[in-house]
Amino acid sequence: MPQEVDKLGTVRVYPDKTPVYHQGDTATRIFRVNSGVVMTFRMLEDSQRQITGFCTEGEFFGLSPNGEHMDGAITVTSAGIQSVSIAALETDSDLRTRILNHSWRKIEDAQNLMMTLTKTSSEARVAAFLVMLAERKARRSEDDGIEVRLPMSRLDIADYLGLSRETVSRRLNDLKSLGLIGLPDTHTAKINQFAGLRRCAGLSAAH
Amino acid sequence: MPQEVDKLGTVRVYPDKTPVYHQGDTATRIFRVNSGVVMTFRMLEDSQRQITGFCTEGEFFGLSPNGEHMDGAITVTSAGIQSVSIAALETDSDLRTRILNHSWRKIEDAQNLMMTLTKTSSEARVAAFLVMLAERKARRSEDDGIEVRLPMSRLDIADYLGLSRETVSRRLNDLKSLGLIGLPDTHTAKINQFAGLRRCAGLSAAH
DNA sequence: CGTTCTGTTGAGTCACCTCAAGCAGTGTGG
DNA sequence: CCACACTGCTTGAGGTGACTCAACAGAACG
Repeated sequence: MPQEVDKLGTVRVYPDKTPVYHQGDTATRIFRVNSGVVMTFRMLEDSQRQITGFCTEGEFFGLSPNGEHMDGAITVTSAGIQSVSIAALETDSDLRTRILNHSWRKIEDAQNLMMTLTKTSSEARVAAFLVMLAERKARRSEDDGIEVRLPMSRLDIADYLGLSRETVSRRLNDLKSLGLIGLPDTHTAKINQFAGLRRCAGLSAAH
Repeated sequence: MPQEVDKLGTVRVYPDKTPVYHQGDTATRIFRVNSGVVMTFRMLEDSQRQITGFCTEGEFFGLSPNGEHMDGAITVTSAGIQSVSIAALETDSDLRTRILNHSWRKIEDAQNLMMTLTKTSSEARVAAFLVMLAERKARRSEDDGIEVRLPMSRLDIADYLGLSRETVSRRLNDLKSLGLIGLPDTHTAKINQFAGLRRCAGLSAAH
């Protein structure tokens, strides 16, 4: 897809933990992750944080209605990021259609997360998080035994799932005790029983 | 705005509590509220429900990425609704831009709701809900004493805010006891102290 | 004037949070 | 090479805010 690369501009590489833009910045460009992981988040006055998404390869972020970024974005790992000016959207009808479709997917993601945040136990949330990461990694996700990287901190996961850092830690170890996952090190999860994990997340068995 | 009406098709009137479309339906059209209130919601297997939004005049709903509705939509009050086929979007670049912008606003709304759902107490959530409705009604919203209609049931509010019906009822009465609001009847809230209500919702004083 | 549906109120429980201590991995300077 | 500090993760103990269950009140409806 070299054509797409052209449209979206050259890839710029960011080190890990590097801000891409800040909440409140004027929004002139929209971004796309080419490699690595980027997270978007919103802050409240009292330094409360909600992580609104972890973006991996192919995902757009920085979509803002008012010309002002409503969230901040920071790299979790080192990441390659492309961007295109919002002005360019005006002229490129094709790209605009693509962004529109992607925006709708983002609405769906946000609504999924809302369900997770309100309707499920802490265990189900953590399980759902792992399932999400696993399904991103592999379409053929029914395979047990695949390993998922967790490049973000426990606090990042907590702020995504609406839990405390301690609860995330506890539930991960619970899932390990149940035999559903393994934790070879703190930033890797091995999915032992994918179906069981999905069930635990409150999801139906099939993909 | 008669031109807009033309683009979006004629207004069709739905009685209250009438489904507009169901979760899982194939998505061929997108909708716009012309009058009244429509709510969108998602269901989980065990009849858990998350209301994803209350749409009032001017708002679009039914935006779906895959040609399948990821949420359901039902009128809360009697409502006038326009719609346009997704196919028509392909040809109408102008409308598409408008929808794109509206979609980004929806993402913002969803993220706002996520903050509310995870980071605030039940009291703050109910206060935030009332503030939201009040600000929709009146741009000049600093006026104390305005009355807000609550056409939806307590359970609807609960399923929007991620609370139980009982908690919504309790917190509304708490806000009444604090003198911030009045409840002349169950489906009307009178905002006595707008600034105080905003503070209670965890929002800064200014609009 | 029952019947039903929605909203309110009370009592008790529990899941998750908070606070606090301990631990492992990593880096730093003597 | 080894104390030392520092950061991120884990584990334990205790508190609490919202849920659940249950009874009641009031409105809507036939």
